[in-house]
Amino acid sequence: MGQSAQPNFPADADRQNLADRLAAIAHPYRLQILEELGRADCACCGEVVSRLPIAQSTVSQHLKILAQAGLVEVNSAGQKSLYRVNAVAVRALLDDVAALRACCNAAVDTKNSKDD
Amino acid sequence: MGQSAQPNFPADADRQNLADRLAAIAHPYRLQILEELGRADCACCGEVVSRLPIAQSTVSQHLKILAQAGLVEVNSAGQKSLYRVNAVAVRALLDDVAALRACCNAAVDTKNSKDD
DNA sequence: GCCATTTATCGCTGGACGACGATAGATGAT
DNA sequence: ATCATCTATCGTCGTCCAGCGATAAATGGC
Repeated sequence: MGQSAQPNFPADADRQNLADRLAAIAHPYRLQILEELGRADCACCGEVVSRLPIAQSTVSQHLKILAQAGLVEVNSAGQKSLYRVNAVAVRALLDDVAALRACCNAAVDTKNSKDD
Repeated sequence: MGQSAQPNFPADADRQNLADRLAAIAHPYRLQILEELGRADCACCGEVVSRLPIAQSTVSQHLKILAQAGLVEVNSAGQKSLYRVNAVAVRALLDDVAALRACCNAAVDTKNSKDD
């Protein structure tokens, strides 16, 4: 699998991948769902529905989006589906997005050069 | 004025705000623009256009979106508009999104309870 | 004044998102 | 077997996004 041949960097698909995961959390209800799941360790769809002001079908879609991004995991338990935060994936996302700090380094700062 | 009265938290608008900023960077070209701006410290629209495979009007829109989110600053310099990364705002965003790490704490871990 | 250059904006199109209600499938309970 | 419950999916609707070309507005150069 020898990729990374023609474009600028081996970063073209990486940016798309990061953008996809960011889009998954770039929604207030999905952020709230992550919080609720983190708080409860594990919750079924109905529990999340009871905490959000939107319909069950909408919650199910948001959960699916988070799951497709790998940020939550699903386990079928009888009738219910148990969702929980995929801590590894969330941490990986936070690490990847933290790389944007590099964009601030070149720009000495906007106004606060720390070594004044 | 005593706000924070009826909903769950004083977090309802905060989540919307974070989601908006996340949406601003949840796009591969905008991520790339941030990288280029960080690399060059300061660049005009045309310079960014020369590095991306999309039309000038599209780049201008992306820059506007990043500016509206506060992540880049604009300075008019003659004909040109000089864009640069707003390091403070980017760091603030990274800090805010890093708070999602709390969602991983309750969930002991997905599989590696050994901690890191 | 006139032209070139740079950027922002307008109008348009195709496609995806976000919400909903309704409903089908699967599972547990009686 | 029947019924209730829980979840996922379907279809729909309105809105916004992402791209483009064309063009207007501002500025510099001659």
